[in-house]
Amino acid sequence: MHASQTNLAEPAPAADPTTKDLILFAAEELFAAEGFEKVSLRAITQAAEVNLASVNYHFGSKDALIDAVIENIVTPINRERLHRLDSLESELAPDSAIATRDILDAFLRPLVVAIKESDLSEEMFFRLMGRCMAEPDYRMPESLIPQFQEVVQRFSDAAARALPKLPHDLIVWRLYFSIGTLVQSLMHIEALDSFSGGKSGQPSLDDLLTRIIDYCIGGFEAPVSENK
Amino acid sequence: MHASQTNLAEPAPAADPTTKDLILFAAEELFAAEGFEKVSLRAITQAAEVNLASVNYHFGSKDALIDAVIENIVTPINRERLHRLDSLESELAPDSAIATRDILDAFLRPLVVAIKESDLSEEMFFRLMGRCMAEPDYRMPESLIPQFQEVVQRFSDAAARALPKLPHDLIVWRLYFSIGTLVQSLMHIEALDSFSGGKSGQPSLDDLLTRIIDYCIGGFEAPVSENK
DNA sequence: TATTGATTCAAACGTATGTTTCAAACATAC
DNA sequence: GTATGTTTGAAACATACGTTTGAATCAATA
Repeated sequence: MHASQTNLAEPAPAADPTTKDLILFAAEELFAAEGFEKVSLRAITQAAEVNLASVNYHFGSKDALIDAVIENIVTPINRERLHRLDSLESELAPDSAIATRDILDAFLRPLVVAIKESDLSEEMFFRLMGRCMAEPDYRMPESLIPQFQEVVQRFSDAAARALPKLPHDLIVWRLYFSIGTLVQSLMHIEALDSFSGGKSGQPSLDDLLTRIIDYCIGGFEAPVSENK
Repeated sequence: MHASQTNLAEPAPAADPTTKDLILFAAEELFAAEGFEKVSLRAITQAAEVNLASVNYHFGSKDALIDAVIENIVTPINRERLHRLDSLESELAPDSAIATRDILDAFLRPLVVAIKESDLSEEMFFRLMGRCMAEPDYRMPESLIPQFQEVVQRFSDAAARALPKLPHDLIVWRLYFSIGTLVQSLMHIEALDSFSGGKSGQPSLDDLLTRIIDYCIGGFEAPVSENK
């Protein structure tokens, strides 16, 4: 039996980190910096100061390690998303709808929350998140598929109530467009604040998020042009 | 001396395609389907029915081949973008500004135009385009940097005139957000029209583009929320 | 202490990759 | 027709990778 499951909400018992955790942490960091395919198991085990064979021993394969890392990142975010949507819906007067801004905020802001709980730097975390959704050969880990379906379902339903004039399939499209805007920003975050640089330092994370949310709200509520 | 330069607007002289062209075409196709890193030179040369060594002979290295493919795709698109912007500006009454929709259309639609001139299928072409801008380890070929700087400069200037209330750096950000929306859609185009499926077949390319442009216009023109 | 099962370790395996080599084939001009 | 520069061809090179192996080590139990 392995000493530690891939425990998502580990209470961090002051104990020494297990080999498995050392691998997970080193892998997170390297994947964020260089991408899943580019980082070799040798690089990971060297950074983690563990033996090369221990990855296959504890995870089974490199692919399974990648899945584990992605699950560790994405699962708490999706949980937080649903939690926030729950709150919004429970505070709601009957027959009224949540504001588009609140929906998008509940969808996007959990990323920022996740950062505080991560050991990665902001930039690394964002890069990793972006990779999780943008890697060209990315296949979603099995366990995340139903999770994501639920999230998309719940949020598109909420958006449909907020924007009753939009056909439902357009709602889903625009939700994906919003994800795209976010992901692409995360992937190229250094490019973004390099040119926005010149003026004092980089904008804070919340500033970036605010800008993205502003943009996505506009996109979501945009009128639909006729298709000739 | 090589028999054919990497000629962008080749008049297609009925002559046999050179080895170099065979490589370029096979590489385009495979890169689009599987990504730059994943495709081996052996796969390319086998598909092109040329010798393995000819890639290094004609291009120097795999990286240089990747650059050549990207340049072949992106350069005509950027040229078309600037051409369309030129037209819009020349038809303009003095002291008036181009509509946001026209600016975004001039920026995004050249992709569709490029498809018609490409030998790739629509889907493959879009995938390749997406990869050109979304590959995690993507470094832009040297020759494209000034090209892109000009495009961003010209379009953000035009947008600044259309939206004089927006601070200039926000304009550039939103231009990048629009690119992100587009790129991400291109990369996951099959996912998009799979769920939109159920209803009759896939939406046409122009439909997709129209939806993206609608969304981006909304994003571009969205009000700016106060940063507390 | 002796035994068992889990874990670590160094080393090797098998395979795939980008690149290089150098001789053969080709085309072109003298 | 011979000489010259270019292009092709089959094979090998060097390296890197994910994975496997089997012995050594550790931890806990009886």
